[in-house]
Amino acid sequence: MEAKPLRADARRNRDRLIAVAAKAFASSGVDASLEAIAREAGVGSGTLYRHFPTREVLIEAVYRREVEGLVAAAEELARTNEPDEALAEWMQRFVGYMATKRGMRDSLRLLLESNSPLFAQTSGAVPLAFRSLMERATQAGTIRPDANSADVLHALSSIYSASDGPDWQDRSRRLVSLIMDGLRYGASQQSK
Amino acid sequence: MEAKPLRADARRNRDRLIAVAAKAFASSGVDASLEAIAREAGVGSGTLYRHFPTREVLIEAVYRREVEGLVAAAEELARTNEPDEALAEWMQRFVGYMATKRGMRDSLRLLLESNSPLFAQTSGAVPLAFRSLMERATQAGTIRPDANSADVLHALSSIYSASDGPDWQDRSRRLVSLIMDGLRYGASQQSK
DNA sequence: GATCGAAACGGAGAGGCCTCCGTTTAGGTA
DNA sequence: TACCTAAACGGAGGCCTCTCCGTTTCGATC
Repeated sequence: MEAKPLRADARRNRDRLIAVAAKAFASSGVDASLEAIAREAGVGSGTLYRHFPTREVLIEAVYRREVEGLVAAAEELARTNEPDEALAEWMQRFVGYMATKRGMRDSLRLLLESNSPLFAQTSGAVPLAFRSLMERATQAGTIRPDANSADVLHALSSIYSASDGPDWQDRSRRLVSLIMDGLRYGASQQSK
Repeated sequence: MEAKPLRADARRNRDRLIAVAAKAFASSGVDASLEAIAREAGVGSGTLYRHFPTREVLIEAVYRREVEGLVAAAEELARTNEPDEALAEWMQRFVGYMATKRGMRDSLRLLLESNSPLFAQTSGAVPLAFRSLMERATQAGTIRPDANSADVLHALSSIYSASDGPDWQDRSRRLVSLIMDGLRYGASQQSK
Protein backbone atom coordinates (compact mmCIF):
# COMPACT_ATOMS: atom_id res chain seq x y z
CA MET A 1 0.00 0.00 0.00
CA GLU A 2 2.87 2.38 0.60
CA ALA A 3 6.32 2.85 2.14
CA LYS A 4 9.24 2.99 -0.12
CA PRO A 5 12.52 3.40 1.71
CA LEU A 6 13.65 6.96 2.17
CA ARG A 7 16.90 8.20 0.86
CA ALA A 8 19.59 8.23 3.51
CA ASP A 9 19.72 11.99 3.89
CA ALA A 10 15.95 12.21 4.08
CA ARG A 11 15.81 9.62 6.78
CA ARG A 12 18.51 11.40 8.73
CA ASN A 13 16.70 14.69 8.60
CA ARG A 14 13.43 13.12 9.49
CA ASP A 15 14.91 11.52 12.59
CA ARG A 16 16.56 14.70 13.72
CA LEU A 17 13.38 16.66 13.27
CA ILE A 18 11.48 14.24 15.43
CA ALA A 19 14.15 14.33 18.11
CA VAL A 20 14.30 18.11 18.18
CA ALA A 21 10.54 18.38 18.09
CA ALA A 22 10.21 16.04 21.04
CA LYS A 23 12.42 18.31 23.09
CA ALA A 24 10.66 21.45 21.92
CA PHE A 25 7.16 20.11 22.53
CA ALA A 26 8.11 18.87 25.94
CA SER A 27 9.59 22.16 27.06
CA SER A 28 7.50 24.74 25.26
CA GLY A 29 4.30 22.89 24.58
CA VAL A 30 2.95 21.71 21.28
CA ASP A 31 2.66 25.27 20.04
CA ALA A 32 6.41 25.50 19.79
CA SER A 33 7.54 27.27 16.67
CA LEU A 34 7.99 24.88 13.80
CA GLU A 35 10.43 27.26 12.25
CA ALA A 36 12.58 27.13 15.36
CA ILE A 37 12.46 23.36 15.32
CA ALA A 38 13.63 23.27 11.73
CA ARG A 39 16.38 25.73 12.51
CA GLU A 40 17.62 23.78 15.48
CA ALA A 41 17.56 20.59 13.49
CA GLY A 42 19.70 22.32 10.91
CA VAL A 43 17.25 22.06 8.04
CA GLY A 44 15.14 24.53 6.14
CA SER A 45 11.49 24.96 6.95
CA GLY A 46 10.68 23.50 3.57
CA THR A 47 12.21 20.24 4.64
CA LEU A 48 10.21 20.15 7.80
CA TYR A 49 6.98 20.72 5.92
CA ARG A 50 7.81 18.10 3.33
CA HIS A 51 8.18 15.48 6.02
CA PHE A 52 5.39 16.70 8.24
CA PRO A 53 2.75 18.58 6.31
CA THR A 54 0.94 19.68 9.43
CA ARG A 55 1.77 20.19 13.04
CA GLU A 56 -0.48 17.29 13.93
CA VAL A 57 1.50 14.89 11.82
CA LEU A 58 4.68 15.91 13.57
CA ILE A 59 3.14 15.55 17.00
CA GLU A 60 1.90 12.16 16.06
CA ALA A 61 5.34 11.09 14.87
CA VAL A 62 6.91 12.28 18.11
CA TYR A 63 4.34 10.48 20.15
CA ARG A 64 4.69 7.25 18.24
CA ARG A 65 8.40 7.32 18.72
CA GLU A 66 8.14 7.83 22.44
CA VAL A 67 5.69 5.01 22.84
CA GLU A 68 8.07 2.76 20.96
CA GLY A 69 10.88 3.85 23.25
CA LEU A 70 8.90 3.01 26.34
CA VAL A 71 7.99 -0.41 25.03
CA ALA A 72 11.54 -1.12 23.97
CA ALA A 73 12.81 -0.11 27.39
CA ALA A 74 10.45 -2.60 28.97
CA GLU A 75 11.77 -5.40 26.81
CA GLU A 76 15.34 -4.40 27.41
CA LEU A 77 14.89 -4.25 31.16
CA ALA A 78 13.14 -7.58 31.19
CA ARG A 79 16.06 -9.12 29.40
CA THR A 80 18.75 -7.75 31.64
CA ASN A 81 17.25 -7.63 35.12
CA GLU A 82 15.47 -9.67 37.71
CA PRO A 83 11.74 -9.46 37.12
CA ASP A 84 10.92 -7.27 40.08
CA GLU A 85 13.86 -4.99 39.51
CA ALA A 86 12.92 -4.58 35.89
CA LEU A 87 9.43 -3.67 36.98
CA ALA A 88 10.58 -1.19 39.59
CA GLU A 89 13.00 0.47 37.27
CA TRP A 90 10.51 0.76 34.44
CA MET A 91 7.96 2.36 36.71
CA GLN A 92 10.49 4.93 37.79
CA ARG A 93 11.37 5.69 34.23
CA PHE A 94 7.79 5.94 33.18
CA VAL A 95 6.95 8.59 35.72
CA GLY A 96 10.16 10.51 35.16
CA TYR A 97 9.63 10.35 31.48
CA MET A 98 6.05 11.50 31.61
CA ALA A 99 6.99 14.36 33.87
CA THR A 100 9.24 15.81 31.21
CA LYS A 101 6.42 15.86 28.72
CA ARG A 102 4.14 18.23 30.48
CA GLY A 103 3.79 20.35 27.34
CA MET A 104 2.18 17.57 25.42
CA ARG A 105 -0.57 16.67 27.79
CA ASP A 106 -3.35 18.70 26.25
CA SER A 107 -2.63 17.83 22.69
CA LEU A 108 -2.44 14.18 23.45
CA ARG A 109 -6.04 14.31 24.47
CA LEU A 110 -6.84 16.06 21.21
CA LEU A 111 -4.98 13.45 19.28
CA LEU A 112 -6.85 10.78 21.17
CA GLU A 113 -10.17 12.28 20.25
CA SER A 114 -9.30 12.67 16.61
CA ASN A 115 -9.69 9.75 14.30
CA SER A 116 -5.98 9.26 14.02
CA PRO A 117 -4.98 5.74 13.09
CA LEU A 118 -2.02 6.12 15.38
CA PHE A 119 -3.88 5.02 18.40
CA ALA A 120 -5.23 1.91 16.88
CA GLN A 121 -1.65 0.78 16.54
CA THR A 122 0.07 2.10 19.60
CA SER A 123 -2.51 2.98 22.16
CA GLY A 124 -2.50 -0.40 23.78
CA ALA A 125 1.21 -1.05 23.51
CA VAL A 126 2.31 0.56 26.75
CA PRO A 127 -0.32 -1.08 28.94
CA LEU A 128 0.53 -4.33 27.26
CA ALA A 129 4.23 -4.04 27.85
CA PHE A 130 3.58 -3.08 31.42
CA ARG A 131 1.30 -6.00 32.01
CA SER A 132 3.93 -8.27 30.65
CA LEU A 133 6.48 -6.90 33.09
CA MET A 134 4.09 -7.46 35.95
CA GLU A 135 3.27 -10.96 34.90
CA ARG A 136 6.90 -11.94 34.87
CA ALA A 137 7.31 -10.64 38.37
CA THR A 138 4.20 -12.43 39.49
CA GLN A 139 5.39 -15.69 38.08
CA ALA A 140 8.74 -15.25 39.77
CA GLY A 141 6.78 -14.87 42.96
CA THR A 142 8.27 -11.51 43.82
CA ILE A 143 5.08 -9.51 43.74
CA ARG A 144 1.64 -10.35 44.96
CA PRO A 145 -0.55 -12.07 42.42
CA ASP A 146 -3.72 -10.10 43.05
CA ALA A 147 -2.59 -6.79 41.61
CA ASN A 148 -4.22 -5.41 38.50
CA SER A 149 -1.79 -3.91 36.04
CA ALA A 150 -4.23 -1.34 34.71
CA ASP A 151 -4.76 -0.07 38.24
CA VAL A 152 -1.07 0.29 38.83
CA LEU A 153 -0.51 2.10 35.57
CA HIS A 154 -3.32 4.42 36.45
CA ALA A 155 -1.67 5.10 39.78
CA LEU A 156 1.56 5.95 38.02
CA SER A 157 -0.26 8.38 35.80
CA SER A 158 -1.75 10.05 38.83
CA ILE A 159 1.65 10.54 40.31
CA TYR A 160 2.76 12.18 37.15
CA SER A 161 -0.29 14.39 36.98
CA ALA A 162 0.27 15.58 40.50
CA SER A 163 3.93 16.21 39.97
CA ASP A 164 4.50 19.83 40.62
CA GLY A 165 5.98 21.81 43.41
CA PRO A 166 9.67 22.27 44.03
CA ASP A 167 10.70 18.73 44.90
CA TRP A 168 8.40 16.72 42.73
CA GLN A 169 11.27 14.61 41.45
CA ASP A 170 12.10 13.15 44.83
CA ARG A 171 8.52 12.90 45.82
CA SER A 172 7.60 11.05 42.67
CA ARG A 173 10.46 8.65 43.15
CA ARG A 174 9.38 7.90 46.68
CA LEU A 175 5.78 7.43 45.67
CA VAL A 176 6.73 4.98 42.98
CA SER A 177 8.86 3.08 45.49
CA LEU A 178 5.93 2.99 47.79
CA ILE A 179 3.77 1.42 45.15
CA MET A 180 6.44 -1.07 44.32
CA ASP A 181 6.71 -2.06 47.97
CA GLY A 182 2.99 -2.46 48.06
CA LEU A 183 3.28 -4.88 45.19
CA ARG A 184 6.01 -6.83 46.93
CA TYR A 185 4.04 -7.12 50.13
CA GLY A 186 2.47 -10.56 50.40
CA ALA A 187 4.43 -12.06 47.54
CA SER A 188 5.08 -15.75 47.88
CA GLN A 189 8.83 -15.31 47.83
CA GLN A 190 11.13 -12.41 48.62
CA SER A 191 13.47 -11.29 45.87
CA LYS A 192 17.19 -11.67 46.79
CA MET B 1 -21.31 41.21 37.11
CA GLU B 2 -20.13 43.16 34.09
CA ALA B 3 -21.04 45.41 31.17
CA LYS B 4 -20.30 49.04 31.38
CA PRO B 5 -21.47 51.00 28.37
CA LEU B 6 -18.92 51.44 25.62
CA ARG B 7 -17.80 54.76 24.42
CA ALA B 8 -19.61 55.83 21.26
CA ASP B 9 -16.64 55.36 18.96
CA ALA B 10 -15.87 51.97 20.45
CA ARG B 11 -19.39 50.81 19.94
CA ARG B 12 -19.35 52.03 16.36
CA ASN B 13 -16.17 50.18 15.59
CA ARG B 14 -17.35 47.05 17.26
CA ASP B 15 -20.52 47.01 15.19
CA ARG B 16 -18.68 47.56 11.95
CA LEU B 17 -16.23 44.83 12.74
CA ILE B 18 -19.02 42.36 13.33
CA ALA B 19 -20.75 43.37 10.12
CA VAL B 20 -17.61 43.08 8.03
CA ALA B 21 -16.65 39.82 9.70
CA ALA B 22 -20.05 38.35 8.94
CA LYS B 23 -19.55 39.03 5.28
CA ALA B 24 -15.98 37.75 5.28
CA PHE B 25 -16.80 34.56 7.15
CA ALA B 26 -19.74 33.85 4.92
CA SER B 27 -17.77 34.26 1.73
CA SER B 28 -14.30 33.04 2.64
CA GLY B 29 -14.97 30.78 5.58
CA VAL B 30 -14.06 31.35 9.19
CA ASP B 31 -10.37 31.34 8.38
CA ALA B 32 -10.71 34.68 6.69
CA SER B 33 -7.85 37.01 7.48
CA LEU B 34 -8.53 39.06 10.56
CA GLU B 35 -6.19 41.68 9.27
CA ALA B 36 -8.26 42.04 6.13
CA ILE B 37 -11.40 42.34 8.21
CA ALA B 38 -9.89 45.10 10.28
CA ARG B 39 -8.69 46.86 7.17
CA GLU B 40 -12.04 46.71 5.48
CA ALA B 41 -13.75 47.95 8.60
CA GLY B 42 -11.39 50.89 8.57
CA VAL B 43 -9.73 50.17 11.89
CA GLY B 44 -6.30 49.01 12.94
CA SER B 45 -5.69 45.41 13.81
CA GLY B 46 -5.07 46.48 17.37
CA THR B 47 -8.65 47.63 17.62
CA LEU B 48 -9.95 44.36 16.31
CA TYR B 49 -7.93 42.43 18.85
CA ARG B 50 -9.03 44.67 21.68
CA HIS B 51 -12.66 43.97 20.96
CA PHE B 52 -12.24 40.33 20.02
CA PRO B 53 -9.20 38.79 21.65
CA THR B 54 -9.52 35.57 19.70
CA ARG B 55 -11.03 34.51 16.44
CA GLU B 56 -13.55 32.42 18.36
CA VAL B 57 -14.89 35.41 20.20
CA LEU B 58 -15.45 37.21 16.94
CA ILE B 59 -17.20 34.24 15.37
CA GLU B 60 -19.40 33.97 18.38
CA ALA B 61 -20.33 37.64 18.20
CA VAL B 62 -21.21 37.29 14.54
CA TYR B 63 -23.31 34.26 15.20
CA ARG B 64 -25.17 35.82 18.08
CA ARG B 65 -26.00 38.82 15.99
CA GLU B 66 -27.38 36.74 13.17
CA VAL B 67 -29.56 34.71 15.45
CA GLU B 68 -30.92 37.91 16.91
CA GLY B 69 -31.63 39.18 13.42
CA LEU B 70 -33.56 36.09 12.51
CA VAL B 71 -35.67 36.27 15.64
CA ALA B 72 -36.32 39.97 15.19
CA ALA B 73 -37.40 39.36 11.61
CA ALA B 74 -39.91 36.81 12.80
CA GLU B 75 -41.42 39.28 15.23
CA GLU B 76 -41.47 42.04 12.68
CA LEU B 77 -43.15 39.88 10.06
CA ALA B 78 -45.70 38.69 12.54
CA ARG B 79 -46.61 42.26 13.33
CA THR B 80 -46.99 43.45 9.77
CA ASN B 81 -48.39 40.49 7.83
CA GLU B 82 -51.13 37.96 7.79
CA PRO B 83 -50.06 34.93 9.79
CA ASP B 84 -49.53 32.59 6.86
CA GLU B 85 -47.78 35.19 4.80
CA ALA B 86 -45.46 35.99 7.65
CA LEU B 87 -44.69 32.33 7.95
CA ALA B 88 -44.05 31.84 4.25
CA GLU B 89 -41.85 34.87 4.02
CA TRP B 90 -39.81 33.95 7.03
CA MET B 91 -39.18 30.48 5.71
CA GLN B 92 -37.93 31.93 2.46
CA ARG B 93 -35.65 34.27 4.28
CA PHE B 94 -34.37 31.58 6.54
CA VAL B 95 -33.25 29.36 3.68
CA GLY B 96 -31.83 32.23 1.67
CA TYR B 97 -30.02 33.49 4.67
CA MET B 98 -28.54 30.16 5.57
CA ALA B 99 -27.40 29.61 2.04
CA THR B 100 -25.19 32.68 2.22
CA LYS B 101 -23.42 31.39 5.29
CA ARG B 102 -21.92 28.30 3.85
CA GLY B 103 -18.48 29.27 5.13
CA MET B 104 -19.57 29.12 8.72
CA ARG B 105 -21.09 25.70 8.78
CA ASP B 106 -18.12 23.81 10.07
CA SER B 107 -17.13 26.24 12.72
CA LEU B 108 -20.62 26.42 14.07
CA ARG B 109 -20.37 22.79 14.96
CA LEU B 110 -17.09 23.51 16.71
CA LEU B 111 -18.67 26.33 18.61
CA LEU B 112 -21.50 24.05 19.56
CA GLU B 113 -19.16 21.48 20.96
CA SER B 114 -17.18 23.98 22.94
CA ASN B 115 -18.45 25.04 26.31
CA SER B 116 -19.44 28.42 25.03
CA PRO B 117 -22.18 30.06 27.06
CA LEU B 118 -23.51 31.47 23.82
CA PHE B 119 -25.63 28.50 23.06
CA ALA B 120 -27.31 28.38 26.37
CA GLN B 121 -28.75 31.78 25.55
CA THR B 122 -29.45 31.66 21.87
CA SER B 123 -29.56 28.09 20.74
CA GLY B 124 -33.26 27.67 21.27
CA ALA B 125 -34.32 31.11 20.13
CA VAL B 126 -34.78 30.39 16.46
CA PRO B 127 -36.87 27.24 16.88
CA LEU B 128 -38.94 29.11 19.41
CA ALA B 129 -39.57 32.05 17.15
CA PHE B 130 -40.46 29.72 14.34
CA ARG B 131 -42.89 27.76 16.44
CA SER B 132 -44.57 30.96 17.43
CA LEU B 133 -45.03 31.91 13.78
CA MET B 134 -46.55 28.54 13.05
CA GLU B 135 -48.89 28.69 15.99
CA ARG B 136 -50.31 32.00 14.90
CA ALA B 137 -50.99 30.60 11.47
CA THR B 138 -52.59 27.55 12.97
CA GLN B 139 -54.86 29.63 15.14
CA ALA B 140 -55.85 31.73 12.20
CA GLY B 141 -56.84 28.49 10.53
CA THR B 142 -54.66 29.05 7.49
CA ILE B 143 -52.41 26.05 7.94
CA ARG B 144 -53.20 22.55 9.00
CA PRO B 145 -53.04 22.00 12.72
CA ASP B 146 -51.18 18.70 12.70
CA ALA B 147 -47.79 19.97 11.56
CA ASN B 148 -44.80 19.83 13.86
CA SER B 149 -42.65 22.93 13.81
CA ALA B 150 -39.42 21.11 14.54
CA ASP B 151 -40.05 18.87 11.55
CA VAL B 152 -40.61 21.80 9.28
CA LEU B 153 -37.53 23.59 10.49
CA HIS B 154 -35.57 20.46 9.89
CA ALA B 155 -36.91 20.31 6.37
CA LEU B 156 -35.80 23.86 5.76
CA SER B 157 -32.34 23.01 6.96
CA SER B 158 -32.21 20.11 4.56
CA ILE B 159 -33.06 22.39 1.69
CA TYR B 160 -30.26 24.65 2.65
CA SER B 161 -27.81 21.79 3.01
CA ALA B 162 -28.66 20.53 -0.42
CA SER B 163 -28.43 23.95 -1.98
CA ASP B 164 -25.78 23.73 -4.59
CA GLY B 165 -25.75 23.50 -8.33
CA PRO B 166 -26.26 26.40 -10.68
CA ASP B 167 -29.86 27.34 -9.91
CA TRP B 168 -30.12 26.52 -6.26
CA GLN B 169 -31.70 29.86 -5.51
CA ASP B 170 -34.78 29.21 -7.61
CA ARG B 171 -34.92 25.62 -6.62
CA SER B 172 -34.77 26.46 -2.95
CA ARG B 173 -37.49 29.02 -3.35
CA ARG B 174 -39.74 26.53 -5.07
CA LEU B 175 -39.08 23.87 -2.48
CA VAL B 176 -39.95 26.21 0.34
CA SER B 177 -43.14 27.16 -1.47
CA LEU B 178 -43.93 23.52 -1.80
CA ILE B 179 -43.58 22.99 1.90
CA MET B 180 -45.71 26.01 2.59
CA ASP B 181 -48.42 24.70 0.31
CA GLY B 182 -48.23 21.42 2.11
CA LEU B 183 -48.90 23.26 5.32
CA ARG B 184 -51.86 25.07 3.83
CA TYR B 185 -53.41 21.93 2.51
CA GLY B 186 -56.23 20.82 4.74
CA ALA B 187 -56.39 24.00 6.76
CA SER B 188 -59.80 24.81 8.16
CA GLN B 189 -60.07 28.09 6.35
CA GLN B 190 -58.45 29.50 3.26
CA SER B 191 -56.43 32.69 3.63
CA LYS B 192 -57.93 35.66 1.71
C1' DG C 1 -15.91 76.39 25.73
C1' DA C 2 -11.79 74.92 28.17
C1' DT C 3 -9.65 71.33 30.62
C1' DC C 4 -8.31 66.71 31.55
C1' DG C 5 -8.15 61.77 32.63
C1' DA C 6 -9.56 57.59 30.96
C1' DA C 7 -10.73 55.07 27.06
C1' DA C 8 -9.95 53.84 22.63
C1' DC C 9 -7.25 53.95 18.58
C1' DG C 10 -3.86 52.28 15.04
C1' DG C 11 0.01 50.67 12.90
C1' DA C 12 4.79 49.35 13.23
C1' DG C 13 7.31 45.46 14.41
C1' DA C 14 8.65 40.88 15.78
C1' DG C 15 7.88 36.51 14.69
C1' DG C 16 5.24 32.54 12.79
C1' DC C 17 3.18 29.76 8.83
C1' DC C 18 3.59 27.68 4.57
C1' DT C 19 4.69 27.52 -0.50
C1' DC C 20 7.39 27.67 -4.39
C1' DC C 21 11.11 26.73 -7.12
C1' DG C 22 16.04 26.96 -8.32
C1' DT C 23 19.91 24.16 -6.48
C1' DT C 24 22.14 20.18 -4.52
C1' DT C 25 22.87 15.31 -3.74
C1' DA C 26 22.22 10.24 -3.20
C1' DG C 27 22.73 6.24 -5.21
C1' DG C 28 21.63 3.33 -9.34
C1' DT C 29 23.63 2.30 -14.00
C1' DA C 30 26.96 1.78 -17.84
C1' DT D 1 34.46 6.13 -12.13
C1' DA D 2 31.57 9.14 -14.51
C1' DC D 3 27.17 10.07 -15.40
C1' DC D 4 22.33 10.94 -14.73
C1' DT D 5 17.84 11.64 -12.72
C1' DA D 6 14.60 11.46 -9.23
C1' DA D 7 14.61 12.75 -4.61
C1' DA D 8 15.54 15.91 -1.35
C1' DC D 9 17.00 20.33 0.14
C1' DG D 10 16.54 25.23 1.89
C1' DG D 11 15.45 29.77 2.26
C1' DA D 12 13.30 33.86 0.28
C1' DG D 13 8.91 35.81 0.16
C1' DG D 14 4.08 36.73 0.96
C1' DC D 15 0.79 36.75 4.12
C1' DC D 16 -0.70 36.18 8.63
C1' DT D 17 -1.13 36.83 13.93
C1' DC D 18 -0.81 39.40 18.01
C1' DT D 19 1.45 42.86 21.12
C1' DC D 20 3.02 47.14 22.51
C1' DC D 21 2.87 51.81 23.22
C1' DG D 22 2.76 56.68 21.64
C1' DT D 23 -1.21 59.34 19.95
C1' DT D 24 -5.96 60.68 19.51
C1' DT D 25 -10.63 61.19 21.01
C1' DC D 26 -14.60 61.10 24.04
C1' DG D 27 -17.33 63.03 27.28
C1' DA D 28 -17.58 64.46 32.18
C1' DT D 29 -16.77 68.55 34.86
C1' DC D 30 -16.34 73.21 35.79
